[in-house]
Amino acid sequence: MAKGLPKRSDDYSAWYNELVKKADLAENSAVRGCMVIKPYGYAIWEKMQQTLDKMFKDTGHSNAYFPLLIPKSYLSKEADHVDGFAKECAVVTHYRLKNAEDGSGVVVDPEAKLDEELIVRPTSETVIWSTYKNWIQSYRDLPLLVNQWANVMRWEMRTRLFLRTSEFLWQEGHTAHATESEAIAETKQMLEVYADFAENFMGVPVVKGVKTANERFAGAVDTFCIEAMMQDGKALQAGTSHFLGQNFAKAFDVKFSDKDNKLEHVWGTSWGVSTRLMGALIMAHSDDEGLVLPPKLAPIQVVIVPIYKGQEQLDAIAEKVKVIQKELQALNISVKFDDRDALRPGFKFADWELKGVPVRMAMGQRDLENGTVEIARRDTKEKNTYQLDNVVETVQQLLEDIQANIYQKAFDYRESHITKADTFDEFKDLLENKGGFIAAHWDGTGETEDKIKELTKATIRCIPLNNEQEEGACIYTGKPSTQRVLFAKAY
RNA sequence: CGGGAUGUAGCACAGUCCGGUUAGUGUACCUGGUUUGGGACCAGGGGGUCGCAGGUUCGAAUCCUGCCAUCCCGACCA
Repeated sequence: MAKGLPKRSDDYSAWYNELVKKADLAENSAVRGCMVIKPYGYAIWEKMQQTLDKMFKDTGHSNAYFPLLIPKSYLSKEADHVDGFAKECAVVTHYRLKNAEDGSGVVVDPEAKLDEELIVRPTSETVIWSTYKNWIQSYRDLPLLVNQWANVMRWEMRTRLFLRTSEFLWQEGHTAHATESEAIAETKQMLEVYADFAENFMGVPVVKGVKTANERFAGAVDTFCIEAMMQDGKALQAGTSHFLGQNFAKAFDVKFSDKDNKLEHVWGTSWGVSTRLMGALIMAHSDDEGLVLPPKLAPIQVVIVPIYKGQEQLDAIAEKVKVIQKELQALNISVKFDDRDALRPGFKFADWELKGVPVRMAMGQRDLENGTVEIARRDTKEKNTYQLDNVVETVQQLLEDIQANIYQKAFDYRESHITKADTFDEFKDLLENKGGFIAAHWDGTGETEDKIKELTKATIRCIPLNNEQEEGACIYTGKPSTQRVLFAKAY
C-alpha cells in the first residue's frame, strides 16, 4: 500500500480524498468549495479537453465564449430553469471596495451598489439564448452549433474535490435547430460522443439512458445521460445531453422564418461534461497503491527509472534511454526519464505508481550488460524483462493492452453489479449489502420515486435506452410496469 | 443551511482538560558524506502570526466570544 493512503476497503471516501491530494491532482483553496487544480491534475483535464474538443469539431461544432456574469433578470425568464438554479447562485451586488475607516482593511463600498444585480453563471442557457435571439433570423442560420469551455459556479452545501465543487470547469454545448427531430438527433448524437469518450478514452463503461422527470435538467423536455459505476458500487452521472424543446426559444423569443416565410420558434439542445469526469476517472480504476490512469489520458505514459552506482553508470544508462525516449516520442508516446539523483529507485517506483503512470521501465547495470530492460505495467503490476531491440513495439502493445484491460475490469465489475430485484425487501437488501445498479420495475410516478429515495437513498439513475420491454409490477406500489429502470445510490 | 468533530512547521500528530522557561516529535526540506534491482543511512542545519479577529489576565497554543475552513451525518445537486 502507498504510504499514508487509506485502503479502499477501509474507507472508500477517505481513500479518494487522500488520493486526489497525494497524487498531486488538486487541493482545497481558501474559499469554501473551490479547488486548486494542480499541474498534474490539470494535465489530465487538458487531455480530456483536447480529445473532446476534437470530437465536437468533428461533429460540426465551433467554440465561442460567453460572459461569466449574467443579469439576474435573465434567470427568471424560463420558469423551471429558475426553480432549478436560483437556490445555488452567487450574486454580485457591488462593484467597488474602499478602505475601512478604522483601518481594518477593505470593506464593500455601500455607494457602489449595482442597479441590477448580476449572477455568476451556474450554466449559460440564459445568456446564450438571449444572444441567439440576435443571431437567428432565418432557417439559413440553422443549425447553430456552438460549444464553450468555461467555469461555472453553483453554491454547493457539501463539496468534494472534482466530484462536487462550487466552481468547476466544463464544456457546455448549445445548439439551435429548425426542427424537433433534428434537435433530438443532435441530443442523441452528443450522448453517443460522451459514451464513446468515456468508454474508449477514460476506459469507463457507461449506461446510456434517459432521466426521469425528477432528475431532469431544469428547463429541459428530456435529459439523456451516461451513468458510470464506481468501485464502491455507487453511480456517477458522467455526462448529460438535454433536449430543450422550444422552452428556451419561447422564453427568449428566438424565432426564425422557415422556407414558407412562416415564423417558428427554434428547437434547442444543451450538453455538458465537467471536471467531475476527473472524479470518475480516479474512482473507476485506481487502487490502494494510487492512481491507475488509462494510457490514452495519462500525461506521462512511460516513465524510465535508472538504477545506478555513480555518475558513470548513470551516463551510460542515460545514453541508452535517450534513444528509446526519442523513438517513443516519435510515436506520440510521452516519456519521462526520472533521473532525480537524491531518490532511490524503490521510492521512484512507488511514486510513479501513486501517480498512475501506465508503464514503467527500469534500467540498471545488469540490463546494460544483457541488452535488456525491465518493464512493469501499472494496472496488473506485472514485471518482465525484455530485449531492448523491440522495446518500442513492446511498449506500444502494452499501452494498448492496459487501455483494454482497465476497461474490461471496470466492465466486468459493473456487469456483476447490475442486479434485478422483484420485491422491495430484496431491493433494500441488495442496496445495503451489494450496491451497484438495481434493475427494478417502477410505476412511472415521481411520488413513488421520491418515496423510494426517502426510504433507501437510492434514486433512478436512468431508464436505459433500448431497454428490454417486460411486464412487471412496481417494486414499491405493485402497480403495472412495462420495463425495469436502474436504481442506485449516486454521487 | 442544521447536528457532530477538527484546525499547532509542507504533511501526520503531541501539548489544550488544570494558563507560567526558548512550543515538541515523526516525516518532508537544505548542506556534506556513504548509498542505489521495491519507499536508504550518518552528521549538521533551516523552517511556527499555534486557523483568523476580538476579549479576560501580570502572562494565552491553553480560558471566553465571534468568524473562516476541513471532515462526517442530514437537506440540495453535474
